[in-house]
Amino acid sequence: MSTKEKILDAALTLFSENGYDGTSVEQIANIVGIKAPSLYKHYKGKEDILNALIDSAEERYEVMFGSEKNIGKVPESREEFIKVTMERISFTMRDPIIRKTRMLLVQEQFRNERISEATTRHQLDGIQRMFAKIIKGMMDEGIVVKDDPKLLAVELTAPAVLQIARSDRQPQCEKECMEYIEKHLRHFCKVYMR
Amino acid sequence: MSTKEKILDAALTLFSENGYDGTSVEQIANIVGIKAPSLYKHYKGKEDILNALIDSAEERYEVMFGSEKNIGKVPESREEFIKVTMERISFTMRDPIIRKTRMLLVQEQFRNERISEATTRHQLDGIQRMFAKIIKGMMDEGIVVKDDPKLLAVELTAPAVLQIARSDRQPQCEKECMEYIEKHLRHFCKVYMR
DNA sequence: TAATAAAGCTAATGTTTGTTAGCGGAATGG
DNA sequence: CCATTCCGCTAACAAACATTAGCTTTATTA
Repeated sequence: MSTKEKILDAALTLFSENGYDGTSVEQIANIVGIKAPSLYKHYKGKEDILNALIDSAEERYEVMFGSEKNIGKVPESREEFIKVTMERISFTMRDPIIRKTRMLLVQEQFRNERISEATTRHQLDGIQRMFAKIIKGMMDEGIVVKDDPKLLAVELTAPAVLQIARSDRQPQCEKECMEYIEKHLRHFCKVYMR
Repeated sequence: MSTKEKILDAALTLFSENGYDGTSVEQIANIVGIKAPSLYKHYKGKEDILNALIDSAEERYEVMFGSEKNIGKVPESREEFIKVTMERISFTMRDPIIRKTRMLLVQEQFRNERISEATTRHQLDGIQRMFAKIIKGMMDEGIVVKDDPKLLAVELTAPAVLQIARSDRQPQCEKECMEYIEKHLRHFCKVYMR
């Protein structure tokens, strides 16, 4: 990993834990293993690092939700849908980079318009668009009741998003959050699946 | 309004806009109309102000959700339920103090355990407990399908909570958010109400 | 191998920040 | 009416901060 990447990595960790204003350039440099002024050989300044982090988050977002590829095949049964959805959620919840990015965005969402928009994209649009497609697929197969897929996607994802946010701030409740999500998911299936 | 209250008021505004670390004691004092050191006649320090803000948020929370009073009478028709719920959500969304408190909590939720817990209480438990009671009331009246009221409360509130958060960070989308919430609410009624 | 660019370092700077010390006036209460 | 408490002020401080300047070493490349 290049120094430039190491800086981003360290900054993401620190920003997600202590916020942008709560993190000093020196702290970042410490983790990377260089002195603070050396950091300016790689980035113009602290804000530049934050921008680079948002850039990379947006890029990752594009890879994950931009193409149709990551939907996978349409689940054929209720249990399969539950299993595959729980895995997806569990991954989103636990993957360190996704988690840190989420925590960064949520804390800095009021800093500027770019971050506001990115936060909405990441927290709402992405997941909902993704599940809208999955649900649409299942509607076409006749295993989900006919309705507006986008609307059902909201019903499906909103409670999960809130529980993920909760487990971000209270990691000791992670298990509880997952159980909650599964309970809700089973309810969703009961209501909307044949 | 006493100086002590003015300080809390100014701090809430600034913290909610720029975050705790992004706000200086001097900025707070400026709004109040005193010099920064005078502030220490009222509070031990900056952190003390934050704690007082959380105290007052918790107190307000207790008043709003602690007693059974604020539920009002059980709505008798679908349209009445929609109307009264939209009013409640619209109030929560727009009331300046509630809004600023929400923005403060969301930004500082990782600062310490107390704020983490308060955030969960305010963002999840409170609204859900409240609507669980309303829904329970409507179940008893037979106008809502029999099910776990807490679970239905989550289905009802989660999408609204996310849209409220969105309109906090993108106020220009407020109208869109409200429409979204109403759409979701009507869907909820269609699915669960007779 | 010589020249150049990249990337580290130390030292330093100017600003901002939270906070304390101490002074003076105004309000309060016995 | 005097003593005390409250609450404002100025001055000052020490620490933390982001950033720059300039030197040295390492890596690249011609």
